[in-house]
Amino acid sequence: MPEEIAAGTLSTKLNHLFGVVRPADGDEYTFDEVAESIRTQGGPTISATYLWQLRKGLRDNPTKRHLEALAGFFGVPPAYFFDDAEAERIDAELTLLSAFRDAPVRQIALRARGLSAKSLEAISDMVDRVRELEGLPEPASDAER
Amino acid sequence: MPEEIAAGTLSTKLNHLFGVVRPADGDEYTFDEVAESIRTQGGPTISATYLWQLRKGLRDNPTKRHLEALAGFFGVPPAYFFDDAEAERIDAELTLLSAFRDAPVRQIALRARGLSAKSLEAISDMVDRVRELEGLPEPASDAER
DNA sequence: CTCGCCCATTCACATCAGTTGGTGAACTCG
DNA sequence: CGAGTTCACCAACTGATGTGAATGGGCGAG
Repeated sequence: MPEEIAAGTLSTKLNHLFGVVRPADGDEYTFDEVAESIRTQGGPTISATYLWQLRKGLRDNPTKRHLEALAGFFGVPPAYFFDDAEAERIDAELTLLSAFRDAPVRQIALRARGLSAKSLEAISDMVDRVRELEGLPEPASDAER
Repeated sequence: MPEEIAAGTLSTKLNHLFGVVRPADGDEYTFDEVAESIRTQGGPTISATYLWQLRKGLRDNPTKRHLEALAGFFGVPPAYFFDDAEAERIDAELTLLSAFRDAPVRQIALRARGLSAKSLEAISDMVDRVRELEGLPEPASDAER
């Protein structure tokens, strides 16, 4: 009866998605980028302004087609926006998933599976070293929340 | 075996639901009955006419709240109204990736994110080489489906 | 500092989701 | 037979959803 309000608003979920699934180079997607990407990938038109409104919570209640488009872009099933339990389950894996949105990164991960602990450690060190060389910041730890 | 029914359009799915979930005495629910029931159970207002339009396919693309209400009434998850194939594909991807959850592979993937294409390629090659050294088979390409 | 660019935010407006109010066909019960 | 109900169906309208065009702050380059 007393609806659990704070937990599962649409804007909260969208906000989380923006924070977690990012382009290959660090920063969050821009509203324009998302709108553009959805449009070019055969989705319906969606304006950057509207995305902003949804994220800010000024508008909830989008249509089926827009929900489909958003889910498609962020790589989550549409159920993510409805079912809180489902959303939580997916959230647990999202930080990992986001890394895999990048094709090259995904390939590395898939192929690293099954290697010995020692080899993995060596590779991990190498990645860190390269990261340092390229002047990248500390990666977003998955310990947010 | 998962029942293969009610694929495709929203109207098809709704139609199926009307046919399957019925009141105690045989006949299908009336549009008024459904509208009334949804309203009394705390749902949003929804007109009988609109239900008819949706079922007939004159209107697809309802809003989030109306989808929730319909799903609630017929006792199905809201995901029921969305495209099945796509949802299943994404779900499969998510569960596949969850296999990596506790592996050090995760750390590598997370930290490899954002590296230059050249560096990623170098790392990928290295992983392949190590893989070879440890006598592991070619991994399944992720380009299946 | 100033120009130019990118981006979030704002606001006035158009479009389409959803409603209100109606028509007639079919089906009772006097 | 009518008079009264109930239902699918239709059409004109209302307002929330969704858009486009301006505003203004931040930031790098010249």
